[in-house]
Amino acid sequence: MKEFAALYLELDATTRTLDKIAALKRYLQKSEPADAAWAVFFLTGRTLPKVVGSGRLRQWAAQEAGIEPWLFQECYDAVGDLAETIALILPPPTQRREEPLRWWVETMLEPLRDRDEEEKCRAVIEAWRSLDASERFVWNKLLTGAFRVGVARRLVVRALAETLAIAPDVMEHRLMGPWRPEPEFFTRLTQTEGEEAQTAARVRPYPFCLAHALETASALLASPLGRNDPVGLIQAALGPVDQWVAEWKWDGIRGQWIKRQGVHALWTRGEELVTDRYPELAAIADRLPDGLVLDGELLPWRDNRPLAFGVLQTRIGRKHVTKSVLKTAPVIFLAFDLLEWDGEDWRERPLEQRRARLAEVVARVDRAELLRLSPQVEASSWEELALRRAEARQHGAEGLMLKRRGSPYRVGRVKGDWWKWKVDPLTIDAVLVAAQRGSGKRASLYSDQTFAVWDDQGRLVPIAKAYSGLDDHELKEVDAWIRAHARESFGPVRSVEPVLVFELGFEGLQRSSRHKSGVATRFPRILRWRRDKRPEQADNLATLLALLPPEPASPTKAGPVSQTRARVENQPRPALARSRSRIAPPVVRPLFNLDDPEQVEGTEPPRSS
DNA sequence: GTATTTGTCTCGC
DNA sequence: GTCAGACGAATTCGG
DNA sequence: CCGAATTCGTCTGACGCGAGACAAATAC
Repeated sequence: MKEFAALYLELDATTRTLDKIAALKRYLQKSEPADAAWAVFFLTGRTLPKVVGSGRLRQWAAQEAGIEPWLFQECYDAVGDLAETIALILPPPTQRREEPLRWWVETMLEPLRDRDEEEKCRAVIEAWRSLDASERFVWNKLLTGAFRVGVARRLVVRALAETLAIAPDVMEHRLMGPWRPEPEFFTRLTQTEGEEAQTAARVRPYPFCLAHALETASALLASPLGRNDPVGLIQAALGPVDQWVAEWKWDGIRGQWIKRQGVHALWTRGEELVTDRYPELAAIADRLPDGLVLDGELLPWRDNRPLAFGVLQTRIGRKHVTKSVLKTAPVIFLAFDLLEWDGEDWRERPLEQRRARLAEVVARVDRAELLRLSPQVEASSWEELALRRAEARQHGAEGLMLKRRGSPYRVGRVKGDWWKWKVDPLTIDAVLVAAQRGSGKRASLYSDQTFAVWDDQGRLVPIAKAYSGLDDHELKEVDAWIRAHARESFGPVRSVEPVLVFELGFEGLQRSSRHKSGVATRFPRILRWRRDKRPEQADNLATLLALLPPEPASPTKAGPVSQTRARVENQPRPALARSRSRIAPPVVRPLFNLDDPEQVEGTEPPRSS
């Protein structure tokens, strides 16, 4: 435990990736295999079932430290991380105990799951009294079940790969799927032969190939050439269009469907085995040939087209799949790649070869109600493809995927062969009305901001929260402004004078009770600070409501995504949207009367009907 | 003592 | 999913 | 030609939305 805690401190102390890898390698080499295996388990993002809720932990920690709950809460707010707060606040250890990581996990932590509350409390406090501050932090992280700190999976994989002299991509593959940290773990990673290894490999998925965004929007802003000729920009970046295969970018769940040794398995991108969550697919599993791995998208589907993502969401975390859910949210597997055929790894083969074989497989299975081939989007020029992209929402898609002809199926998010070319986001101008402090490195900043638009009563109604999109400098500026113009406090939330205007971008809109406006945005973010606009010039709720997807027969779930843009912009955007120096600071005006509709009439009339 | 609401967590995008 | 920032490696620039 | 400056790719951490599961708190 001491060594593992020291490793954590080392990882936390630097942002340099090479230093992190060096520290990881040192740890892996000097530790007992059983401890190192657990370290890999946690550092690659795996978790044990949670044994104690954070509420209980807070309570026990405050008790043990001898402080009032409110004071503990204050400390927590300041620190921003529960495990760290507890580690810092407790008195020094009284019964120091040095045991390896494996002992703490296997002897102290895992057995707790079946114990009652009182015993858990005793064990947790005993551990706290036995560990020093940094060890406690690790222990707390293990308790809360989330050790996503300091290093991401990829660096651990690199360190492990270098330690065992295995290619990182191969290592990535071997770490996929189910495994338990045991002393033999490392020998199993190096030796793929043997019955045990074969069993483990039976349902093991391949690492997913992920795409990068084709950043047309920012490229347009950055390049004067691009603003006049976006298609030319793409041509310059990607070359001739005939070297690319285009498909729709579907709005479902990425999945890998495996059939090996008579058994089928469905994995999500988050490495969740979800075979039982989608039992309808089992109906055609026996029609799949053995030694097959498909990559594709799990989609809610009816009448020859996808349903909204919200429909699928009702099935994501669901444990009991009822008949009625199968009816309201029927899914299909839309396949777009073939990773394994006849037990052979096909990832190195060119895309077209994989696709051709995939098409044959899908045709032979011949159950279009459950398995389909994701169609190619044909175009003979980038101009034509750009037009097809604009139709994406009509097809229930988010845009296009571009894949280089002849490319292999790669590991992870590698630039060059796969691009996602999403449709442009919807935009709206909204007023900052409230803010809250962030957490972690943003714990001291009012970085968590709520934005509102005008309703027909002339009131500002919240529509979204967003933080991302401002750079550090702007964030600091806004933070200072918020502190100077705060009004009331509602717990940690402070309302502010409605003065600052920001342009928000988002992917879609749906009815929701989350915000007072009755709508919520998907993937909201700040596009730019509209220092040139006064709050009265922000958009109206009516403008926004006009974007809601047409109400389906039952008003429960979201329909297809809207096809309109939030606002028609007659003029090109300022090229220097993010420049701070050229635009005059906003004129601070006296507060206007929120109840007077005259004063809140926007300069841009709502476009609704 | 049971029913309902509220909060927290974990998935997915 | 979104985004900005930090870092390291690769590439270009300038003397 | 070599060191400095710049660009590019990757990695990290801080966050949005909804739904369901589960536990805790509250209402009846």
